[in-house]
Parts: sequence; C-alpha cells; structure tokens
Amino acid sequence: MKPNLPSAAKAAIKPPRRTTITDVAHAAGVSRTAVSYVLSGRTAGVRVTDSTRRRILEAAESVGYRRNALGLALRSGRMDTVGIIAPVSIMVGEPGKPGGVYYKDLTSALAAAAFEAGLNPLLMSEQPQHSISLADLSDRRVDGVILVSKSNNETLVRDAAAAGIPCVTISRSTGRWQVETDNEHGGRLAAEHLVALGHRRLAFLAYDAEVNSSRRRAHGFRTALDAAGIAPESVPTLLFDQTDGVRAALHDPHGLTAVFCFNDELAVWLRDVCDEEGIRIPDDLSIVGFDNNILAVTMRPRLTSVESPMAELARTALTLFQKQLQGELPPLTPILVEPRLVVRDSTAPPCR
Amino acid sequence: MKPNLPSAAKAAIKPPRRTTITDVAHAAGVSRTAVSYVLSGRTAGVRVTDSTRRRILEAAESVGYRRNALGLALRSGRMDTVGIIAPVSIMVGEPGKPGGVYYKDLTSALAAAAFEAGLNPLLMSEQPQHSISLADLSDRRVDGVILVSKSNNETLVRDAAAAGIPCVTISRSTGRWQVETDNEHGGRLAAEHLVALGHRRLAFLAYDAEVNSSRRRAHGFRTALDAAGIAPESVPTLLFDQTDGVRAALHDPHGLTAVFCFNDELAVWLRDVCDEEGIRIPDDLSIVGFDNNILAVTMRPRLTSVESPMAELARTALTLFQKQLQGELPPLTPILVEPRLVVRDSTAPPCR
DNA sequence: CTTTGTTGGTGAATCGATAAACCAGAATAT
DNA sequence: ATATTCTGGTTTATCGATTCACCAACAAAG
Repeated sequence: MKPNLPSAAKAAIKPPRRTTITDVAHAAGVSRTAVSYVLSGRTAGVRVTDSTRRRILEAAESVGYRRNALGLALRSGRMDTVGIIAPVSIMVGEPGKPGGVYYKDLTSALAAAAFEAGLNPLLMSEQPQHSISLADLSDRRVDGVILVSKSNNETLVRDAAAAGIPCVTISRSTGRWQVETDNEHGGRLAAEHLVALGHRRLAFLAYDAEVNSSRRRAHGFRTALDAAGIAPESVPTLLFDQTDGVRAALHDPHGLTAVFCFNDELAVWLRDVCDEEGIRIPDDLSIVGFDNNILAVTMRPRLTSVESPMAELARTALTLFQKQLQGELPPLTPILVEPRLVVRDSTAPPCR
Repeated sequence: MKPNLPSAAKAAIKPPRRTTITDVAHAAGVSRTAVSYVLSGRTAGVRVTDSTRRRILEAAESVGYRRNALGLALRSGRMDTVGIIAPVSIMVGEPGKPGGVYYKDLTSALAAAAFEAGLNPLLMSEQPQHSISLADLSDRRVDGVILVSKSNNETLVRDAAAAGIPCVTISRSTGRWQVETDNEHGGRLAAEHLVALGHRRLAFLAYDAEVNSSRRRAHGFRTALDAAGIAPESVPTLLFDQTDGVRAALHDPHGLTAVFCFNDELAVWLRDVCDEEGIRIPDDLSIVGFDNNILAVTMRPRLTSVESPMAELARTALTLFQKQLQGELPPLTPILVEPRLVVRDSTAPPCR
C-alpha cells in the first residue's frame, strides 16, 4: 500500500494546469486582447460588439476561467492586498507585554474590514528579521500597508512615503493618513462619569505616561475634571511599574476614591493589587478601564470601561486606504472615531 | 490651496521605478540569467566564476536590488506565502459565538510561526463572499493553506487535494496532514486532577456534544474516571444552550461537585450561572476549563485549566506545511500536541 | 473617385523573473 | 590530427495578464 516511488511524492506538488485567458480566447475564437478587455470590464482602447462580448463571457464560463492574480499584478500593479503591520511579539501574547488583547482584536477587525472592502489582508511583522521589510514592499506584493505597530514608526512612515507606498496609520502621531480613537474624549467620558458619582480624589494609571495615547487620555481626563472644579495638579499619574507608589496612593488616608486606567488589562492588574491590599471595588475604590474588551465583561466586578469602537476604527482605516489608493488627497487632520462609555459594576459613589 | 489638476492626485500613485535584475546585469556587464542564477543561490544549470559572482553581488548591492516577489512567483510558482483560513465571524468576535479568544490566539500564533518559518501569512475567510475562494487559490497567490476554520470543511480539504494545493488542518478530522491538541489526554488530565481532590460526582459541559474535539475531551474525561471507579454513565454532558438543565444539575441535592468545561469561555459562563444561583466556587463546585487563555488568569477565582499549547500547535502546523511543500509523504496519523494542566483556584476538595 | 472616419477587432511588446537550450573557446582524450 | 568534454557563460522561450499601435473593411464626405 505504501508507495515507494518518488513520483508519488512529486505528485503532491505537481502544478495543476489552470485555464488561462488563452484558453478562453481559443474557445471563443477571438484574440487574447479581446478576452482581456471584456473580462476586465475596461471601456477604453478596444471596441467589441455585444455578440462577441457574449461569446467571450460564455466561453469563460464554460472553461471555468479565473483570473490569475499574479499575472494581473505583474502587469498592472494591482494586487488587491493590504499589508497589516503589527508587532509579532504581541501576536503571540507575551505575558509581560501589555496590549495583547487590544492588538489581536484590532488585527482581527482589520482583517474582517479588509474582506468587506474586497481586499486580502497580509499580516506583516514590524520586525524586519521576521518578515518582508518595508523596502521590499515596493515589489507590489501588497498595494499598501496599515500600520498598527506600537513602536516608533516615523521611519517606517517616511520610508513608505518616499517609496510611494500607500500607508494608513492607526493611533499614531505620524503620517498624513491617520485614524485614531478620540482619546481625549474618552478621558472626558471617564471623568464626567466619576464626577457625577461624586468622586473628588482621582488618579490616572498608565503603563507609560509618555506614550501619545496615554497623554491624550490623561489630558482629556484632567480637562474634564478641571471643568468640574478639580485641580488637574491634584490628579496624579500612577505608573504600572512603580507598584510601591500605587500601593501608597491606595492607602493614603486622604487617598483616592477612583482610578481611570489606560486600558482594561491594567484595570485587571489594579483589581488584583486591590485584592491583595484588601481594598474593595467599587466600595473603597472605583475603577474605569479603556477598550471595553472581553476582559471588561469577564472581570469581577464587571468593569466600567470606555469602548474604542474597533470595527469602526478598522472600517475607517480601510476607507482611508482605498481613498489613498485612488489618489485622493489626505484629510487635513486625523480622523477621530468616537468612543462611548459602558457602565458596569466597578464604579459607584465613594464611601469615604 | 486646493489643486485642481488631476496630476496632483496622480502623483500619489505614481509607480516608483524599482531596480530590476536587468539593471544589475547592466551594472555588472553580464546577462540577466547570470544575475538570476547568482542572486537566487541556485547551484545547477549555470556556471559562474568567483570573480563574476563577486561582480554581480557588488552590482546588486550598489544599485540596491531587491527581488520582485511577483516575477518570481509568476515564473517559478513560489510565493513564500501561506494562507490561513479562519472564520471571519470569529475574527470580529461576535458576542454569541464561542471560541473568539481561542481563534484569535491561534491565528496570531500561526502568523508568528509563519514569520519564523520565513513565510508570509495571508489571512483568508472561510466565507467565499468575503475572500478569495479555494478555487482561486490555484492562482498561486499562496503556496498553500492552513485550515483553522471550525465549520465542516470536508469539501474544502477535498477541493484543495484535488487542486493539488498543500493544506494542513488544525483540530479537524479530515485531511491527511493534521495537527491537533491531544484532547483525550486533556480530558484525562482534568479527570485525574478532580479525582485526586476527591470528587465523585462530575459532569462535562459543552457547546455542542457532537463536535469532534468535544467528543474527544469528554471521552478522555470519562475514560480516566472509569479507571478511578466512576461509571461513565453517571457522568452527564451538560449543554450550554440548555440553561435549565444546567441549573437543575447544579441544585440536585445529590448533585455535582465538579464540572469540566469544554473551554475557558464556557467556564466563565458557568461561573456566572453559579454567581446567580449562589453556588460558591470552589467550595460548592470545582470548575476546570480548557485552553488556559487570558480568561483563565483574569477570572475570579482563577481558573484551573488544561492548556493547549498554542505556539507548539502553530509551529507544528508550519513544519507539516513545509514538509508537504517539499513533496514529503503525509504522516500516518495526525500529529498530537500534548496539553498540560495548570492548577489554580477554581478547584478544591468537595465539601458536600 | 479619392480622402477621411468609424467599426471591430488583432499583433506584438511588456511587466520581472526563471529554465532549457545552446555556443565559443580551451583543455583533454583518442 | 580529430573528437570529445569542460568552462563560463548567453539567447531565447515562458509564466498570465495588460496595453499600445496598427489594420482591414466599410461608410460617409468632398
């Protein structure tokens, strides 16, 4: 039963002959040019009568013709593929690194949006050793890229622009084609909710205060608090990697009654710290997250969180990408996608 | 400020001239064939002296040559790209559908493994209306596919085989190139852990008892219980969509003391039901999950879970894929990846 | 009756690479 | 001295599509 001949193995990789435009041309009794013209739906350059057109379409149907993406791409430069550049370390979800859930959700949403837009999503790593580099991109394997990488990508964006490669950035501060969550508004939503509950002593918790999105959320948060009569200077920024500082802030007798976290994962982390310290949520401390991902609904107590609308973000990015492909001019300012607040059980009026 | 000429718009999509193999040939003063031969590292067909080789390499360097993937693919059929077929509905994480976390994790792990293997991952939807269909695959846009789709994919696998498209399936019962978690072993691990804690009245909780992985996990679970003297008939299968049955089972005075869940999401769901019913975990009921994903560490109490090693699964799939590409014969049986049990706080000795 | 224009296509070049066939000159064998 | 092999490449065909230049036949215009 077991075949000994290498031919059996080679059979697995034998090239299955496909029907080409030439086959259709033969079947219809016309030239390849006419077939190409009719099947691609072009309207300039060649004239064809309706009867010839029908003959070609029928022939294509009967021989089961499908256009070869490579031939098309090589000649005319369209690959109908969009590269999605994301950090590979986040794809495999390294435990220490933040944002794993966010980036997986975003990548998935982008892939789905690409399908909707009739494009094929090719995942690419921001680490050149893992994937084709940006310099390789001009080989037209992809028509352009969407950057969701978190690292400094100014050079990536510049390289893309210099090479004439369409490029949309998500939640970055570089590039002329940008889409991002309205982080300031998100911060305001959190602040207004907490102020309405009666909180007066609040803090912001971040991984890295200098990251752009972090700054924006903090700024929106403090601006709204300021409007409510709470001095921005009295609203500290706590840092994830300074655990002692966080614990001290929590135990201060005049201490905090509410914390706005950079994202849901950080909110979960804070919940764990509170558990260890015997601080009850929401009785002793209210927590607001950001992203509203699966962690927010799984966590106990359920997490009040600012939702960045992933699907809308992704669809907007794809829309921008296609506009860029069609040669339109970039928007004057980054496109902002509005977040909304989802209230759950981790926030309540303060008790102390 | 607003330009009226289309030329301004067209400039955005102007084709940036790339250096081709012809440029290198000119610079080195040799034929394109010689360049192709040297730069592709082939060893048969053409002879080149070391000095010529050096001249070509230097010329390639100095003109900044990079190989065009499309030309290569069109001529020789290698695209160095692997298609990953996953359900798009899961990519966007519809709330009602199970497995969202699992499939996102798996897709990400596959992408990372593809980078490691020197391949580019192209995401494809199992829904033809969203993406290129399998029939389109023979256009060599991808060298083959990895199927992680959850739906019945017998026809997909058959089509791929008929078209000569390399295809690896993950956690499916069709195809000759398969890799899957050893679900039976996973079930045994859960059973042995619970029996060691003293549990005698147990159940299995599933979305769909007929799904292959579900059957395997249940079978391993019952087999190990049988070996411990617990009759398999006394171990019911509870179903997610029959909530009343689940509640009844939980409240039975001679009722359950432990439940093994098909996956972590289902364990979270069960935890929620228990919360509503006033059943404490792990005091009144022990829960074991499967997957050991982020939900397991976020859930309170922390979830004891059987870990299916995602990275190993992905790497194995890529290895199989490359073997298939090289024309090797398929393994005689599906490759099994061994799970391990991670014990946390959701399991304890029974109190009743 | 010649010029011009229109209709309905065809032929050949091209995109960037690979692969098979070939070839001139030198070296070796007979 | 002639035949054969080896060396170091070159020429040409090809992958599957698009696109530009051109053409034959016929009609309308001058």
